[in-house]
Amino acid sequence: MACAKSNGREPRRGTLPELINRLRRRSRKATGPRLAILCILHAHSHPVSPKDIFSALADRCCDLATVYRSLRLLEGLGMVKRFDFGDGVARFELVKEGDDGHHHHLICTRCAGVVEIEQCAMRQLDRRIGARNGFKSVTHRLEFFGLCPQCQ
Amino acid sequence: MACAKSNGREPRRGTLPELINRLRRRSRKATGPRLAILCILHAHSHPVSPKDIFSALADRCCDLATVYRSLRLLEGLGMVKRFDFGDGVARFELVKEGDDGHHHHLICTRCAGVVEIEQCAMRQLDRRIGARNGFKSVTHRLEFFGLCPQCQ
DNA sequence: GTCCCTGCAAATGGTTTGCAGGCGG
DNA sequence: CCGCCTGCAAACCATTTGCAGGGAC
Repeated sequence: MACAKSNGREPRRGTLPELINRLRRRSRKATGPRLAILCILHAHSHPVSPKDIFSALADRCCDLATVYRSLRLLEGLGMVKRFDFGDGVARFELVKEGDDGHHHHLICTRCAGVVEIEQCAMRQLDRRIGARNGFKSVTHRLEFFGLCPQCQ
Repeated sequence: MACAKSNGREPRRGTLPELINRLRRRSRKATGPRLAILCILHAHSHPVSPKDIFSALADRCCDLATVYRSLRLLEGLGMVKRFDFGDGVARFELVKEGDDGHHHHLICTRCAGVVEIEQCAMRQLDRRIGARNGFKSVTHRLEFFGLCPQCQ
């Protein structure tokens, strides 16, 4: 399991020990499959699908069903965030502690390459749209699509 | 088939005859199932799922597979637009002729009620994000979620 | 030792497709 | 009449679930 390890006393954000802490704090077991999945998520900077994770798992370390179950658990704990690129496949990204993982992506419609889009000024739009329509707790789901430089 | 009918000579936008024209112009057959589906779409102001359409069809007028096939065809012709609310079900809306159907929705996370959000200033954002990342033909997919007044 | 977690396999739900017959143009 | 469309049923694909055994704490 070639994953980031901290060698200091204070587990650093996103390191394996810190992630284990986050699990234990919520009294969830730090099992092999879960750690392996976290490692793989940690190694990818872009959203990854359950199947991607499954095939990246060393020596068929666990079942696909377990990948789904773990991702769901981690999502519930706020440790990973689910993204939907509209192709019928869920994708997940590790969420840094203290963050809420809110950001967007720019996806190439030809090669499926992904660019991360930094925070844009949409949160105030949530508020405005909520107020205008009488809705509360408004959030949004936003992704951009286009042709990347190589694919044009 | 209780659908909007035009009684003038010039088929009005969104009326059944006008829709038939749009089909014929592209040399597609104006069959019973297709017209029935268009009628149902015409009768709903919000995105409708294939299953919704199927159950709204009078006396099991056609097969579910045909609903899917027709929607796909209509989408290809730009006559309907597909929306994705992230719940694993596709939804479709009739597109007015000459329009591109681009708009967004505000969906209640409890009762799934839908409010249509008029054009917001996102198109210039497409351009800006495209330019900043070297992408061309940038579009976006955006939906808002929250608690509607009744569900709060 | 107790439960939570996992593997396995089967079920589920949305959507697509192969095929042969039928209807629109 | 020719070929596009349709019904039917089976296939597909992502995801979920029941169950019984096994491992983490």
